Amino acid sequence: MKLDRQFYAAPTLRVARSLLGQVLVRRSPQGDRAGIIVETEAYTQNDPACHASRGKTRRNAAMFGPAGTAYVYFIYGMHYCFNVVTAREGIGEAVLIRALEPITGIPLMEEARGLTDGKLLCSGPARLCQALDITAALDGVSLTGETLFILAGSQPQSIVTASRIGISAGQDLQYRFYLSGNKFVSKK
DNA sequence: CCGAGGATCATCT
DNA sequence: GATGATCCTCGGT
Repeated sequence: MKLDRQFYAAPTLRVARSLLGQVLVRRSPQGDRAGIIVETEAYTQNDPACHASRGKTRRNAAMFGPAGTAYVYFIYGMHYCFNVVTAREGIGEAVLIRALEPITGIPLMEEARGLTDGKLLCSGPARLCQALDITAALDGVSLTGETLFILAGSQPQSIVTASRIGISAGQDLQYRFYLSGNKFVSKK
């Protein structure tokens, strides 16, 4: 069953945790690709690492849309990262999806990534975007649609809380969450 | 295993 | 003009 707007329209830290164990699905003419969400990071209001912390710009516009909107941005001249917009519309909060455990459409992922090592298919925010063909074309789309959405999965097991990866500001905040012991998490 | 460095460009100052 | 919510490769240990 597909997660609805209500699921996303909750406090961002709570959504970041509750997304663990759910199944991200990318539907394309080639077929479906899907994976279990095993690692997330929250980005909130008044959080210096949040792209929306300095107001609305061309890049982050999708963050200010309704909960359940996809925010996809381009970084380092070659990578995309995918976020789910959360909480109240207009405040600019989101959850970065950092890693998936691949379950469906693995051959398509391997082709998109140019490798067959399952461990490296979706273990990292840019890796999963490449594997699922998530690009700027999906920035702003609604997760209530048919091209990118999230299905209710199994109940999360033990969840680990940690500092976020790759940021300079806000290192002190414990806004990263991942499934304990899952081998597809991007980093320990 | 680990760290350093480069790739590469849209966005913002 | 500098930077970045990353990844890959290469060289050393």
